[in-house]
Amino acid sequence: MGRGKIEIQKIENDTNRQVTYSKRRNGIFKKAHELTVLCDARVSILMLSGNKKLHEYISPTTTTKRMIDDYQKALGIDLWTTHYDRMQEELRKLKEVNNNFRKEIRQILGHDLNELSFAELHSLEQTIESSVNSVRQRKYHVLKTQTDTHKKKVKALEHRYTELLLESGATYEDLQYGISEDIEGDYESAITNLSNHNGASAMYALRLHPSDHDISSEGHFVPDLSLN
Amino acid sequence: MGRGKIEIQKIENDTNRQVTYSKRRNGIFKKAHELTVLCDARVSILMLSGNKKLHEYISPTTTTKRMIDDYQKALGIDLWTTHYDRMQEELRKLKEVNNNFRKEIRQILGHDLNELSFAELHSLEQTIESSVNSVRQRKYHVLKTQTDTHKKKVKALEHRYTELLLESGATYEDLQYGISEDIEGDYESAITNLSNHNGASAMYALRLHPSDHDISSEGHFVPDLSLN
DNA sequence: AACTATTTATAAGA
DNA sequence: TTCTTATAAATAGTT
Repeated sequence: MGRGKIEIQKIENDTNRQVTYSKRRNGIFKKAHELTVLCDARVSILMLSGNKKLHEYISPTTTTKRMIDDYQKALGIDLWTTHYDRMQEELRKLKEVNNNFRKEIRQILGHDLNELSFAELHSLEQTIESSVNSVRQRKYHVLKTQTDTHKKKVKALEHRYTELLLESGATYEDLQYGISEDIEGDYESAITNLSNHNGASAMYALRLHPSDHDISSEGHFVPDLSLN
Repeated sequence: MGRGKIEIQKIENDTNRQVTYSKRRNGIFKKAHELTVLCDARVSILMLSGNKKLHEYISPTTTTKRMIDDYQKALGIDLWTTHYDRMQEELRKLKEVNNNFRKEIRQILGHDLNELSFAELHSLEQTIESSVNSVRQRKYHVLKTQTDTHKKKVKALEHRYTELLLESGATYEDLQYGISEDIEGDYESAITNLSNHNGASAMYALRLHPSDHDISSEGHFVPDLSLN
């Protein structure tokens, strides 16, 4: 019904589609209104254009809310309730997943082991040993990086200090005194300081093969495992 | 658009009104569908005839519920949902907690350590060392229990066997032969068999202070940590 | 439920 | 956007 016939398929030209949407929307609304008057009917139309603009027609003899209520009554189902039930189920599942995670963490941390078999315990032990190695390696890497940075800073400061002394008239012989040369000592002292945080033995805490006794379980990584 | 023009006012003839309602209703639904396809729009139409019969058109690309939700969102009103938003928020939080658990497990298992400081790494290391001790202790306990049970069963069997032999006329001297007395050997062989599951060194796997090298990270307790 | 004369909607162009 | 107009589509009245 126009200058030419068109196929009922998406109009690709944006402008054209927009114009057609506007024209036909008005046509439908007009016909909806005619139906309302001619046949004493109630009509509710909601339209969302491609660019998310909403348009509405509602028969003057009713309201959108009443139409929606009638719709739900006619179908005998409460739309919101079914949605509610679905969300309730999703909540239940998520809580279950979370509790499984909690249990898993507790077992990885060495709690609640009673229901595990010997083979499972053995496997778990190896998993944890592997992970403590990863952490240890990373720790050494961080420490090494920090120490190197520190060394560089100290050397730079010494260099600057020497320059200043020379500038102010001191001789090289004067410089043989008063400059610490035990830079390597930084590494040991850093280890001692950092590993002594929680009162564990500073002497053994960072050995490559630490002893297994007397290790505190306190730390930032013990999660809250209480159930709710 | 018919044999004659009609005024847009209520059709008084019941049959006629009914027929016109039916024809025009189909016309509107057809045009609504054409609009859906042509313009990539979403349309929801609810109709209530004079005699309270409900008819509906909904674009295949959406649902009536979604259209109603969109309608409410567009108008900035909330017809009947207060729980909805609260549940949505609860879902969001649970998902967040869930992902935090995943991350925590990954770190406990020695992955994704880059963002941790030295002190955090040290604390984590001690936590994990503590847990590996718990697992190891439990493992020994299980093994010991199994072995004791086994011993008791063997001894009971021997006792019953001896009784049978004596009942059948054998002397005590006859019994000095043919009964294994190396029950203690069970313990060692059990250790060797059980700890050899995944190809790790059977000689070192169960020492009280195992070496830190060459430990497989495979096992039943590596969780699925993919995000979804 | 068909048919069809006529009205109405609208595609394309301005 | 809005108007114009040739043409397609819808439909009122009839069978």
